[in-house]
Amino acid sequence: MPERISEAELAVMDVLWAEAPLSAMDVATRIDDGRGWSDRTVKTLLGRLLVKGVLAHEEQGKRYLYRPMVSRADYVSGESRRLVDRLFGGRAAPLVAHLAESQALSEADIAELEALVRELRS
Amino acid sequence: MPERISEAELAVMDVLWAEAPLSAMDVATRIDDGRGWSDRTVKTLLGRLLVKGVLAHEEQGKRYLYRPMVSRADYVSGESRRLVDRLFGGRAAPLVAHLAESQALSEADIAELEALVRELRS
DNA sequence: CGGCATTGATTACGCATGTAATCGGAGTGT
DNA sequence: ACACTCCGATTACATGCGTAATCAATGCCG
Repeated sequence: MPERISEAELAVMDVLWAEAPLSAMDVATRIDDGRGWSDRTVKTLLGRLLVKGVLAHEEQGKRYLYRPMVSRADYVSGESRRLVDRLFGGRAAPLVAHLAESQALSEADIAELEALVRELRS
Repeated sequence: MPERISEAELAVMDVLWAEAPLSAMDVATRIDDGRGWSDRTVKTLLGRLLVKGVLAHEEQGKRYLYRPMVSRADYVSGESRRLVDRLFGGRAAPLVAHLAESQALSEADIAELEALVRELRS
């Protein structure tokens, strides 16, 4: 079982996927202000992510620098698969069909999908 | 914020989306045996789903009969949107692109998508 | 009629999560 | 050298979830 990453932890991972390695404070300052988190909170999340093994830290002087141990692509794959398994019996096409039916796809999305399908076809 | 449905609760909802209304015991017997749940556990989950307002129950003699108050389609839409928002910046096409790149799409899926796109196009 | 069985309601309990505050040790300014 | 500060480590605490057990009311069996 791959270690799950919670919603709050994901915000931290997103920062480090965008730029790494970073110190704890650097991560905290890059977290979206809308979250309104204290830097203590960010530290706690970094600690939990270390324990889960999805982050590593290396000492740099007195600080630690954190970096992701799993790629964003791998994480995204896992979560996408989980959703498809839970809600669509493991089949991806119904997900797309559903998005289409529920008007979740814009004109631009559809055009993009068309190009994508053409590419997959070749 | 729509009430979230947890993983375990989803198993209960799936039973009731397939057939409703049902008594608590009927739900319990229909839950996949692989879960290994006692009927007490199912009862607890039914209770929590009632509190969340996603189930309703009507008295029938001494028992209650439970039925969903949200459609599976609505729930699935919400969860799909959450995933797309969290991981793909709200854009659906990148999700499909990702599924494609990570080999999560079979030949059949791609054919299905092609048909779907053609339909969306028309 | 009085205990047993059935079923909903209440309570339990450990782990995860969100959100911190406090403790303790290492450096820094004076 | 000492107080102050900066940072990681430890601890806190409320809520949600997974998984039940216990309590209470009610109907059934003998």
